[in-house]
Amino acid sequence: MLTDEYRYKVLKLLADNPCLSQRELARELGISLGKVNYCLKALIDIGMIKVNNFKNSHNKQAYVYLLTPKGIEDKAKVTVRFLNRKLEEHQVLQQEIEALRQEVIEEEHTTQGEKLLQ
Amino acid sequence: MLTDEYRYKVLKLLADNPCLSQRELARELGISLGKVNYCLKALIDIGMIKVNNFKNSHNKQAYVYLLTPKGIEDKAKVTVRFLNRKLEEHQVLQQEIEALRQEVIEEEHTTQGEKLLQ
DNA sequence: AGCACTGCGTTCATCGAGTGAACGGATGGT
DNA sequence: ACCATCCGTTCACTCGATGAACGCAGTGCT
Repeated sequence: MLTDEYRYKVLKLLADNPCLSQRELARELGISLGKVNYCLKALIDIGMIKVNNFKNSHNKQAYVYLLTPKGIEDKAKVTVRFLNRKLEEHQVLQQEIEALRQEVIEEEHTTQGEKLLQ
Repeated sequence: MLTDEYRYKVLKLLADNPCLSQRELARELGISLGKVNYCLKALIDIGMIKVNNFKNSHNKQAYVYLLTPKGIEDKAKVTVRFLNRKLEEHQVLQQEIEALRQEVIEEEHTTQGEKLLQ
């Protein structure tokens, strides 16, 4: 399951640096190698990135994960989508925080009331 | 594993209404019955709540999950702890949002640049 | 009394996302 | 030739979460 979160994050990292290995991506993203491998395959399947496995100047094997034009386009879309989701989260979080603040205040009053009774 | 999140949420719900059944708690919390059962057991084990299984006025069985004094105290502490964690999350989220906004702007410029070249 | 039904807590087989050790292949160094 | 290293790939395993199924207790109807 390729979530918007990793769809966005992987595309961003690869847009900035297509030479990242799967292990580097995993470290960067804080997820396992297996999951990175899965996400990359998914992104390749839907045509967002293309793997160029060429030999570099020193005839050394080099994997490069390049964003396709579709991938570049999708990155922009998914970024906006991801931002919007974060904004929603933000709103929810603010409400939660407000409720928690209220509750802490109420608890303080309760405790004070109990202290007065003792 | 009893996380602070559910430690807080269950204590809050039960403080407000000790008569909630496990199924009602599950619905309220948006989690499964099994998980609620596990959380309650954990809270009972560490002495935060006590289950009163008495017969009510009509001799009908009734489960009541009451907060112990320790539970009331813990609820206050865990609420503050939970609030602090939410505040941290909030800060992280704001930074993420700012970064995403920046990125959307950059992408717009890039796209415009490409459009100009076409 | 008998029976069906409801609601309770409890259990546990099942699921699936996530993990990372292990593998084969390619390359570089000695 | 040999070993070390880094690559992507695989897959057995873990573990939190799930909810169907169970036994039990009380209710209501016949």
